[in-house]
Amino acid sequence: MSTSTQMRLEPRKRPMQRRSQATVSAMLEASIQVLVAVGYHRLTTTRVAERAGVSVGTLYQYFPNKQALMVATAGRHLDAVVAAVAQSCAEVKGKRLETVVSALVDAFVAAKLAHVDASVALYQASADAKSARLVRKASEKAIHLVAGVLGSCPDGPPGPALLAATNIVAASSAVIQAALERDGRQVHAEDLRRHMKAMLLGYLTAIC
Amino acid sequence: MSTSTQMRLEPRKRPMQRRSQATVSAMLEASIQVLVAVGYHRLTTTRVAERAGVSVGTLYQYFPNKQALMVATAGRHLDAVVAAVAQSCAEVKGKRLETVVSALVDAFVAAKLAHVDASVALYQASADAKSARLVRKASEKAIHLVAGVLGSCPDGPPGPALLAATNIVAASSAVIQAALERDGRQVHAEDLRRHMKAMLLGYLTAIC
Amino acid sequence: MSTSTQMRLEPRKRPMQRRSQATVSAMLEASIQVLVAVGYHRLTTTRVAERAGVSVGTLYQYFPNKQALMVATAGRHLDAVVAAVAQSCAEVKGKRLETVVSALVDAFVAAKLAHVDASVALYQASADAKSARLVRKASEKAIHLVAGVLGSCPDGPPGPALLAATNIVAASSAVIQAALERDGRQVHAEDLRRHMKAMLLGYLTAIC
Amino acid sequence: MSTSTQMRLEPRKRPMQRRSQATVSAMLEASIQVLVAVGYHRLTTTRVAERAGVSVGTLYQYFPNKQALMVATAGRHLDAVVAAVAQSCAEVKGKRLETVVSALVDAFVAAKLAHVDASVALYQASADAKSARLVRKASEKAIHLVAGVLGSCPDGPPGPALLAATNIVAASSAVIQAALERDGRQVHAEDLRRHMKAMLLGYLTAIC
DNA sequence: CATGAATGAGTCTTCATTCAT
DNA sequence: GATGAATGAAGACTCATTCAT
Repeated sequence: MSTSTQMRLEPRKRPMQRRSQATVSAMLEASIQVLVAVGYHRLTTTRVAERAGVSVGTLYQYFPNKQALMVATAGRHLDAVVAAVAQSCAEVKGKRLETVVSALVDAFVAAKLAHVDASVALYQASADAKSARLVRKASEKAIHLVAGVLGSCPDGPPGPALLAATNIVAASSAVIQAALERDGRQVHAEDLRRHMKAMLLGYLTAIC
Repeated sequence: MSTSTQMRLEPRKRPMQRRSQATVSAMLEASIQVLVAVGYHRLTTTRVAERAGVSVGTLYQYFPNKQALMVATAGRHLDAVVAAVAQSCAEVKGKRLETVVSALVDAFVAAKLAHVDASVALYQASADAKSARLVRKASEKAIHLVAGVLGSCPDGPPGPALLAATNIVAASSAVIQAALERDGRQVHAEDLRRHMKAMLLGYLTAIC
Repeated sequence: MSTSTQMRLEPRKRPMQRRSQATVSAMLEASIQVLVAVGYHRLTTTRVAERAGVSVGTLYQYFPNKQALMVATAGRHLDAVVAAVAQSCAEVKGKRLETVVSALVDAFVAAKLAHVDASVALYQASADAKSARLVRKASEKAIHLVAGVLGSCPDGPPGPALLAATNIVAASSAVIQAALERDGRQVHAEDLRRHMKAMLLGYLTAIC
Repeated sequence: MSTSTQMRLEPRKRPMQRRSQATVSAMLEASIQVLVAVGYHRLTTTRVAERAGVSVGTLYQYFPNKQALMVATAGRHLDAVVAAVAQSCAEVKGKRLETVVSALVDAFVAAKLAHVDASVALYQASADAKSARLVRKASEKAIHLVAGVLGSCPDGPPGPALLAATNIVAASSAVIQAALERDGRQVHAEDLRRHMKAMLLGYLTAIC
């Protein structure tokens, strides 16, 4: 599943050998760095290539155009987050609400903090139409996963939990993003998790 | 307060005359429309001028550059939102948590839904660095206002409520945004408000 | 009719005023000059703009892209040639073969020699797909005109004269082009016309 | 004679070995195919190499640059055509005009129709400056050959027949080309030859 | 010798901004 | 003040050519 949103990168020919994989990785990493450094609307393909230590030509050997690069950049991170949520959901399926919320928050925070740069960059990259769609798709996937576990909770909400799941995912993302934007890498993860758990558990308790 | 985030536009001679006011207004409105229609990265000053029924030259008579136009466009809506929040906060200062939360949610939802286009435009405009900073400033202002009322609540959280306020603002925005993205203009505002109140009240109750 | 194959140039906005017409003309003229000077595959939009004494931006204000410029350049000359042929055909309709051939050759040669540069350039410009189609269209138009007069000749060929007309147009063009390529502006037009008339009259006489 | 217009290709070590011959041939054939398929301005050395089943590197082992490839591609076909014309001329030297014209037309038509693709390719390849010169050279060679036979005709034109020969070659090429463009591979060769003979014989008769 | 990934100069095209009318 | 044609720097993308493996 971790490859589901990944770009089907079909390089012009097929420079997909030992070296290549590393090169692609370097370019995606460079994308994020440039995104963080100068922002989406000042990201140029040349700049990314430079940062990756290759020439523009090389970049275009692996990505048909700028958009594909952005999509791949976004996809890489989204896959990781969705996978983390999925695993977390699987582990706590059928348990009590408190357990579920705790696990979800932990997974969410961990995933985002694991790649702080990517998180911030992702937000910018979604200025691109296709990337935005990717983000939405990933979001929907996460929402359905969350709705699934909520439905399996003995003390979970009655009826379809889709609205609740939507709100939970949206609120969680936003709260982490806000923390990230304010404190950068110095986020006090402990406090963050505690507050998020309070918010989500409070929410779910109220509507059950 | 309504001028706090407003552009310090300095037209060559006398700033704000009858005609001028209308012209500026038209251009800001045009900005929003173009932003909504084609997104930030396809917004051109010429297009905005056209939409506003004036020439590019005229646009540049009122805005020194594109960024200033974006900032002014963003600022206009932000002012309204912050003002709404401020008024709401003033009205419920010192009241109980439930009342405060209810008022805040109502104000927030009303402000966003009243100008859906402006909301979308704002999101797009924040691709611009300065506009983004403006958004953050407005956000902080709202956060402080919220922290203020929370602190004034007899049953509010002990100690500085800044983190809570941050989370509340972030979560609220995100939840509304998600609803907007899912249902467009047909958002079921009643459900939305109910869920938001449940979430925020649950949250605050839990941490108090 | 002289506008039939002319580009429907729809400049970005509509810079079609007094000055503009002259500018467009200058750019088309520059196109031909560059075509002659460096050949089609080394013609760059920047070079054309430079030669025309304007900036690239200006060029793109009048032509949506390079292809449109090429097509307009080709179209301009083709129109003139087709118009000349048409007029010539109208003047000799119903006359004897000898008169018709003489008039056609005179018209053809005059049209081509009037704009030697354009003639040579046109050949190069037709490397562009759309220009090539334009050339073919103009060619067909000329062929039908010629077929028309031939059919009206008392001593003309029996039955549809389309094949003959096609061959006449093709042969005439080629012979003039060959003379042009060999002698440039120093073409001995007198000899050229005499030989062409001999060829076409001999041909038509043989198949009648 | 068949090597007269051929590239002086100098592979690093020993030029023309078993394998090499085949490889070069494959690349020239590939050139023609690509030229026909996508035209000169979209022909890339990589594409040609691919089509030939080798790598770009290999292509560059046999041709110093793209131009050399084009020249060789053009040269190959031109050699064949010139050779055909030469043989035809040799066979009818000293015979009567009618015989000469008939033989020339047959040879010309046969040469073009035998390799329609090559003909089209040739036209495209002449976008390259050197190839164009090659075409002109071949043309001149053919013209001189034709002028030679014409001079040897008992009923041929008096004085130097260079102009006549030029016109004959030009007109013949153009008429065949026109037929090809109109009917594709379904050219009715019989009609074509008849008309060409009528045209050329009529022409020569008239000027003798 | 063959390979094909890497290179980067060179093209087309866009758009913020200016300024003569 | 308004206009909109002109400007040209900047960015996306291509492709002939090289060279390490």
